[in-house]
Amino acid sequence: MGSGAVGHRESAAANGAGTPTGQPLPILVHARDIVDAYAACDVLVLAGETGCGKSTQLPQILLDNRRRTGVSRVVITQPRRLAAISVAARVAHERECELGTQVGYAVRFENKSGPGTQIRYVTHGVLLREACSSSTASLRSQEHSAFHLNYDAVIIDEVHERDLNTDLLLGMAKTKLLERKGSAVAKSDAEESFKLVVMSATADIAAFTDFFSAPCRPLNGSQRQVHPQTPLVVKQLIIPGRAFPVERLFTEEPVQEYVNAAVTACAQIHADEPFPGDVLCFLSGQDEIDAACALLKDHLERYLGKKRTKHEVLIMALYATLAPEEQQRAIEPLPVEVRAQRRKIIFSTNVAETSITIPGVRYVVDSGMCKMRVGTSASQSSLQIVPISRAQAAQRAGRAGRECAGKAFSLYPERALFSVMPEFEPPEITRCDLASAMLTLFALGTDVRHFDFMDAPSAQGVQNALELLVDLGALDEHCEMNAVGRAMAALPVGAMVGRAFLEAMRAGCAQSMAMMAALLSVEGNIYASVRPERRAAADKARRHEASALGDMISVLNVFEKYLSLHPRERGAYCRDLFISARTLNAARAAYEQLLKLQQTRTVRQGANALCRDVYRAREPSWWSEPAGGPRPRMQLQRCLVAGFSRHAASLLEAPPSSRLSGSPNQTAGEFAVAPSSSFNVRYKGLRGGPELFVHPSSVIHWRRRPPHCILYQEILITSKLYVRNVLEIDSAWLDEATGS
DNA sequence: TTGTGGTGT
Repeated sequence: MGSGAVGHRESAAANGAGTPTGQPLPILVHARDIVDAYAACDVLVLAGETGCGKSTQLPQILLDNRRRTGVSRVVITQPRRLAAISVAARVAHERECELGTQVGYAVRFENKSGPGTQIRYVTHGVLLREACSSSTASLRSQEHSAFHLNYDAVIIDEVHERDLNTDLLLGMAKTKLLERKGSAVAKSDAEESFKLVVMSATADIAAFTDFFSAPCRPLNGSQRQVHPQTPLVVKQLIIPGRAFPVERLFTEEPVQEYVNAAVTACAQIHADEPFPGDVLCFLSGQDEIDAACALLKDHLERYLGKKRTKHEVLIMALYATLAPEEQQRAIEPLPVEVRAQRRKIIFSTNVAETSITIPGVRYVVDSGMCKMRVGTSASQSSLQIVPISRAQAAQRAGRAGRECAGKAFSLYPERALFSVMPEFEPPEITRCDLASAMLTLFALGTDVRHFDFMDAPSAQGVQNALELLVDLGALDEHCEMNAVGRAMAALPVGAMVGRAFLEAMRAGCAQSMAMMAALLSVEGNIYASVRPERRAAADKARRHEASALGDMISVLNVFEKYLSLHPRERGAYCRDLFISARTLNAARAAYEQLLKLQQTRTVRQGANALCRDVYRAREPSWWSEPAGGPRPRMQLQRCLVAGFSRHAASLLEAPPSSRLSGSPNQTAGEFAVAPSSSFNVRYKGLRGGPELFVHPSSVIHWRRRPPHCILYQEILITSKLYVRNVLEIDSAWLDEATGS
């Protein structure tokens, strides 16, 4: 293996690094080209469709030819945890080593790698975090960016997905490579040297090649001198995939009712197309999928009726919030003996576009639509149904050709590919809240205004995020990061939640706030996915743990109870309250992580700095409990105010007089018997803006009197502007928090 | 009076 010969290990073939038919993976045929290109460049742009073997083989090729590549330690990033783990397991098997030794992985909450790990699979986020934490020491130097990684080769996989972390990695890596190239000391500093490989779908490699070939182009044409710019040497290689041909069919005209059309298409495929061959139908969301399942069942019963004795249909739904067992049921192939008679028809969201592969699929039906989160601030967002991109359309169609030739039926005319669809989805960085991304960049020693983005975020978005970070005390008035900001950047939560957490450390309620922060950060609602017919029962059950202080405290009550239970009892508790055990378990992991981070120097320093810088002038009574006994939630509320003061709103209008029967000094626990239909209170954001309505799912609606002043986690735009996850606060705390 | 496309530290 140390011979330097270009070729592949015997063990790879022995352990199946080839196709089911015994042919080698396409990428292995090109190993020599890859090694040649890698040796001669700074950045290698490698294009290859799914199935060419690039994720498993490229790191091995670089490592096994180390005499020419110089690679003895390689990191490879994946967009999803599951991908990082399963690819690492595959490669460990091929190399006949135990996972976590020579081949390992690291995702959030789980690290299976060690000092001897030569091939390390990580998520994009882990690598970014690694670059941050190892960079603290180098922050002294203003000459160089602090992006520092201890690898010979850094491979960013699935780079075409363009999630936020990918874009940050691309910019940081490019800047670092250019700096090193322009720096005379670079050659002696072996620790700092690495080469970059970005791997992508074939469609868009030109954009990546252009980006890395061009000199640094800071966001707003700043005057910053970025070192003598010797351009990077960028090589480009295309590896053919091994997918089977897919015949793509389109409608003549645009389809109005695409859910109906999808159901009809599925029924028709079932009637006309040969067996075996399952159908995968892409719709935008859970509602549509549930409707389509019911419609198809109805349709098949009515039209196929008695004729259907031989060829049965299994209708499946697939979306990410579905319980893992149900997902598994949709993915599992039919037993071989019934595949000639039965057909599976799966209605899915775009979870089946990239994250989940379903064996047995030969026919794809594509509605051409998906849901996308719209809005560039943390406070305001809505999910809208929008047309997919051409790249997504190709990806969806490709799902029909994984095992044999297939057919893709598009529910839109071919011309819509160009008249309606964008070429690619807009990169996440152009449409998401930037506060956390900017914290990361600042922590890496980079001012966001000088960052070389492949696609720049909007100037307004940058401005909003900067203002927020200054308000939160993470940046000073000159936009320099301070200890508070460094601590916030080290916390795996959003900027506002992070600030509240530091506040709580100072106030002595960090443990409760760690729970709260975990709950505010987990994806999805803990009250997820209850079918309409069970919603009344769910609402009733959930009210047992509810607090009149609002949803944030109610959910915290649930979480505290959950954590206090023996792990064996937790499942039943979740079922009784119609709560997602998966979400609470994720919150538990995040909670434990926060408790650990609380001990670290960076975070402790941040909390201490908060005390010195922000609270110097504050009266000592601020933190003391009010007279009349302890009210343990009050400190927590006050700390939340410090993070979420931008999300404060005050009551605009008194409720109808019939609602005023409650005690004027109402405290937690006092609910009305039932919510009133006339309970239509409106709030106004303290910084102005449109009228806000409390989301009907809020426990606030069960109160006799609405609170005068509230905080909310987010605004949801549907039929109205609804605030979700609401907490009652005292307006006096706002003055404390904002220092006015 | 109502709603959860998909990722990630």
